[in-house]
Amino acid sequence: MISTKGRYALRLMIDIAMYSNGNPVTLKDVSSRQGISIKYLEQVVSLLTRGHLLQSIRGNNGGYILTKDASDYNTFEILSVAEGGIAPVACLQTEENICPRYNECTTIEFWKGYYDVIKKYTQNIKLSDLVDKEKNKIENDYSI
Amino acid sequence: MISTKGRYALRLMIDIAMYSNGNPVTLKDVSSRQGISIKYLEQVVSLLTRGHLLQSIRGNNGGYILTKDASDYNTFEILSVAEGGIAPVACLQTEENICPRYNECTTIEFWKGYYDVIKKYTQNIKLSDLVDKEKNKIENDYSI
DNA sequence: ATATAATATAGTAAGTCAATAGGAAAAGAG
DNA sequence: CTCTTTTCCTATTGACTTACTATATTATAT
Repeated sequence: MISTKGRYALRLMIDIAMYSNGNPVTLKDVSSRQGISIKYLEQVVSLLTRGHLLQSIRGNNGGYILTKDASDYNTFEILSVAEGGIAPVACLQTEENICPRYNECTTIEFWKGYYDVIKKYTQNIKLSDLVDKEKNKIENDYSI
Repeated sequence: MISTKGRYALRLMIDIAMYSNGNPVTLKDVSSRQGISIKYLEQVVSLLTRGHLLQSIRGNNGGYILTKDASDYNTFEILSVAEGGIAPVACLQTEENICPRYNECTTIEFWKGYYDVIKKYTQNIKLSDLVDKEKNKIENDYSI
C-alpha cells in the first residue's frame, strides 16, 4: 500500500512540472491547487530535494524547480524516494539480501517477480506522461 | 508492502498443501516446520478459514485442509484474503470508488494500471507452482 | 475422562501515519 | 537595515497498525 507520502509526491511533481516554466514554484501555490497543507507538503518535498529530484531556491521569489526534463523522471524513482522504497517485502529493499532464512526461503522468487512487474510498470511511466494526461483533462473540462 | 499476515499465509498454504495428503495438518506441525509461533499462526489461519480458503477440523486428529486442489488457488486470492486487499491505494480496494476527488484525480489511471500488473502477476501464479518449487528445492538439497 | 486441537477474545509494547506547530535561516524588495 | 516571503528543521500529537502473547472455551477421537 502506497502512503500519502508517495501519492502526494506524485501530485507535487506533476504540479511543479505543469506550472513551473523554468521558474520556481512555491509550496503555497501547490497547496492551494492540490488541497494539501503547506506544512505536510514541506515534509514530502524535503524527501524529494534530498533525493535530488527537485532543487530548492530559498528566500523571496524562491520555490522548487525540476532538476531535469519531465520526460527524464519515471514514476519508480519518484515513488521510491518518497516512500523510502516500494519493494513488497523488506528483504528486497536493500541491495544484498540480509534475511537469515534466505537460503531456505521458497517464496523469495515469487516476491522478486512481484517486485519486477511493479518496477517495470513504474519505470516505464514518465512524469511527462502524467503531465500530458493532466493537460488533456483540463482541455476537455473547458470544452464542455 | 506486504505484512507478515500475507507472507505467513503464503507459507502456511504451501506447507499445508505439501504435508496434507488429504489429512488435516495441525498448526503445531506448521509452526515447527516454519518457525512461526502457533499463537500467531492461529490468527493468520483464521483469516483463511473465514475466507473459505481452508477448512478446519476441530478436536483430536484435527487441523486444516485445503478446500480445493492446490492448482485452483492463485496467489492473488490468498494474499487478498490475508491482507484484506492488496490494492496500492485505498480508493481501489472497494468495488465502487468513493474518493471525493475522483473526478478531478489525474493519477487514478496510473494507480489502476499499477494494480492491474500486480493482479495479473499474482492471479497467474498458482499455489501448486509454489509447492512444486519447494519440492524441487528439497530434492536438490538432498542430492548434495 | 483425557489429550489434542481449533476458536474467540483480550491485551500489549512498539512502531507508523498523517498531520500540526513553532521557530530558524536565507534572500530579495523597499 | 528592516520587512516579507519562502525554505528548512525538529518536535509533538492522536489515532491506528503491527506482531505478537495470554487466557479461556469448545469440539472430538480414543
